[in-house]
Amino acid sequence: MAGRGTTQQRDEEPSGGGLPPTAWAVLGLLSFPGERTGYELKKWADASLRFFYWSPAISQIYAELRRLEALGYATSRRSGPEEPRAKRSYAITEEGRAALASWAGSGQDAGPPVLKHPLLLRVWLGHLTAPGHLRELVAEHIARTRGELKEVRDALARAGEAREAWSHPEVALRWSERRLESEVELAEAMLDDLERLGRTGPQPPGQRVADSPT
Amino acid sequence: MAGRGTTQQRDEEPSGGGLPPTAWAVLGLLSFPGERTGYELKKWADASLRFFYWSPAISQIYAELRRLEALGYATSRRSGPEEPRAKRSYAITEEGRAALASWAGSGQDAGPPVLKHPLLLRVWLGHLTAPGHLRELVAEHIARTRGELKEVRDALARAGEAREAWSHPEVALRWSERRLESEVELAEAMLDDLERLGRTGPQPPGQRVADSPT
DNA sequence: AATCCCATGTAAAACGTTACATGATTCT
DNA sequence: AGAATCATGTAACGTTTTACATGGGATT
Repeated sequence: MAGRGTTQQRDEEPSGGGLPPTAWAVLGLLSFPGERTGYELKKWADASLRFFYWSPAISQIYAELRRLEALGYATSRRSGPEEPRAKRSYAITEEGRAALASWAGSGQDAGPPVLKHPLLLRVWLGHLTAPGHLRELVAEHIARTRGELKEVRDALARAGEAREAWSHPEVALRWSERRLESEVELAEAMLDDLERLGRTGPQPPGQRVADSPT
Repeated sequence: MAGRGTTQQRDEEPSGGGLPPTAWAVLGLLSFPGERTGYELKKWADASLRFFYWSPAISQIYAELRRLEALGYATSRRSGPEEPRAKRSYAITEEGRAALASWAGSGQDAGPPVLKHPLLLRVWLGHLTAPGHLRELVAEHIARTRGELKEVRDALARAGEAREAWSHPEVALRWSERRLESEVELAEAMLDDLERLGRTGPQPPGQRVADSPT
């Protein structure tokens, strides 16, 4: 009969108005004092949002901005009045602020974090790889993470001059800093695990998984 | 008009064969001894892959399996020979194993991990929320994470009886265990930050956003 | 007998990225 | 003058989810 099982409950309203998280994230960027262009938003997302909630492609930011404006959650104005591709600055409206507040304040759970870690995918498949190569990948990952850590610390330093409205973003950045520190430690511990594994079960010739043909 | 523009450079081969990571993840599930159905794959992904690399929807798993079979990377057979929707079990082929090994061993970098953390998104927007609500969300997150931690530890216990081919998945699970422990600590530290923030900058009357009805 | 879990799939829609196109302004 | 960066947008494509459809087997 009807969908899953039989009952088919309406799946309790996506809540908050049904917009995807990305739309709320973009509206959130707009919720801080000042107006800004899509381009500026993208740079800001790269420098902060990205550490705890990924940075959408620039084309998607423009698309979300248009949608937010159509919904009345944002307004835009041009710098040079008439030109077709002139700079366009967006600002949040009172309606937008209310909608965002209701989204942030309502849905009690927010859902679990989603992590896509390509390195772990490779480690998980380690039985198909040369052990040395794996450890190399982990080392590269540690180096990259240290670089990101530096970026976050720079952002945090710049946030020192922050006022009122910026204290929560600062909490988020502090969380990101600790998160990256832990990411480094995690990778180092995994490196140890991989080395131990290389010593205990030295399967250079074995690879018995691979040699059963058909 | 052969499509996009004029220059049309070929974008240096997506490498490894051009399949999306999801396809490799599904093939990876198949790369461990034994054959299994899409349904079983989904359950397994929920129980382990999900902790470091998200679990695709069941419909996508079926789609990927068909694609892998079309590519010759997997074969399938039915249990009850003739029925149209009978159970179908998949197994990796030698070609599939070779392709997977080459994917895992080639692309040097693997790309940075992507984290989408809805809770942090809300904390970041904390200036729009009642402080108590925020702390409640964090507390719920801690509780859920502890639950996941228990799941991983169970999986790890079950993996105790593991042989050869399962040692790398075990490393990945151990990483996940530590990751979740750290997630709890991170959330607890953030809770402290939020409380400190409530004491230092007590903006109770501000909140102009929340009490406009409509 | 009804209900749940197993099991497989299709169709449509939403989401998101890449590539392309275009032009202004700023740096060298 | 040429290059880089600012700035906005469209088109096409691939991915991924949701909802729907269907039915067998086991449990209560």
